[in-house]
Amino acid sequence: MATTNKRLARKGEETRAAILDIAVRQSATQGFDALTIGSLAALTGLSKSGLFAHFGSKEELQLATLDEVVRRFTETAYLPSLAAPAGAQRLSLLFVNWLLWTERCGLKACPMMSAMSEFDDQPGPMHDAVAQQMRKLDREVARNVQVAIESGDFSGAIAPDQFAFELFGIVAACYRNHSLYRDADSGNRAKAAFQRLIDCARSPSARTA
Amino acid sequence: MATTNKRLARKGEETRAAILDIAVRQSATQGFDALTIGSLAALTGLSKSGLFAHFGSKEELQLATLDEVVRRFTETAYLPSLAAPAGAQRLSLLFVNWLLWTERCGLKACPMMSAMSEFDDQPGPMHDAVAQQMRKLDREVARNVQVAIESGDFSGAIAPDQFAFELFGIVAACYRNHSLYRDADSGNRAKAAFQRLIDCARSPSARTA
DNA sequence: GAAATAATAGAACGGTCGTTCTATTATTTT
DNA sequence: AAAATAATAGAACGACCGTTCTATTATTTC
Repeated sequence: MATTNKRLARKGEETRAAILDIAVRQSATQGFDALTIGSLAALTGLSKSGLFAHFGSKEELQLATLDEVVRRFTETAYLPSLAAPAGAQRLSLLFVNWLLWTERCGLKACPMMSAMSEFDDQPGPMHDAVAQQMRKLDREVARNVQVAIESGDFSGAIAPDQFAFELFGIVAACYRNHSLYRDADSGNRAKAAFQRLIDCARSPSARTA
Repeated sequence: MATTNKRLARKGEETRAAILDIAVRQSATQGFDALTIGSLAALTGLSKSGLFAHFGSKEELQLATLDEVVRRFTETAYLPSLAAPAGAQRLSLLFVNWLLWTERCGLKACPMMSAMSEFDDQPGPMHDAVAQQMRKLDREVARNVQVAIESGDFSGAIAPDQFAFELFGIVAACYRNHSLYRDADSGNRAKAAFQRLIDCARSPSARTA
């Protein structure tokens, strides 16, 4: 039989997708450095060289895994947030999606958080890719803060960049409490912090340095 | 000569200290997994087995390095904060010390942040040790918030645990911007966020979920 | 200074790492 | 179905991993 059920999808692409699915799961809990050719080959049932041929180098494998992570975040968190109108409402939606996306993707931790701490001090393509993606998200946040300010929803007491900075901190703290402390209440803490952030952004009396 | 200049300090302890000094530096930028026997042996000029004998296992080496990291944090950030009276003032001092301690120790990144993301999903002695130390710091923060509330400095609108949660987020965001983005202004962003946190903690109108 | 002990070196171990070959199958195209 | 090509397997490589031995030095104790 020439084709099984999918047209135009060459066999290799399906295999590659299966590899990346496992790689994403692995990266979430073990980090990107644990994406070894051998362990992934064992997990997928492929030979080392068979798996290797799909990427050409470990670095390409890591980059491909990061791409897949970003694709899933975009699909699960970012795109759904566009359902809300730009500004404060979209920020709230993006925030809750950001908190929930790993769970929605069946991941036990956030691969982006792993990637950041693994490559923040490690020059190279992975560092650049991670930084670029996080900056993109920061800009998206800041852009919506700007819209909220212009629409009068926010007072401008908190600058867009400052808001993005603090929002990341809230999410980071949430993932830490969840993973390191196994704190089931971390989501509520994050929501409380976000509420305070929103309140300060609305009120003209809030201070910013 | 029986003793060189230090009494009671056996030679091995000096060597061990020298190893740990390099290990701490290494862990800050490369992470705890990069504390390999071979690389540390090369960096210290010791043989692999010579270095290995000081710890007995890689895990013990990692635990010893973490201990040394905590010792330096305590010495550089925590103890100096005790100069301020317990409560809001001590919190402010602890915060700035927390931001600056790695620089003061000549480190290019925060080993505790590395340790957290490396072991948060990895059961074992390292996970437990990291979690225990971070909890200790969280409790210290919460305790001072409690004092500030009791003294009337804070309104209680932000619960002690919530305050600790958010403070960690601010510091985490600061280290991210510093390392990942090479943002020289990350310290100021963190200070602005902290100021907002303090303001909300003082004001009785601040909300908490 | 001699004896006891601590500190270090060196070689070797089985294992895994990323990577490169050469075959050998599957799949796709013609 | 034949030919062309893509996908995978298998073996081997040098390098490094953590760890365990056995020696051989330094250091400390007496």
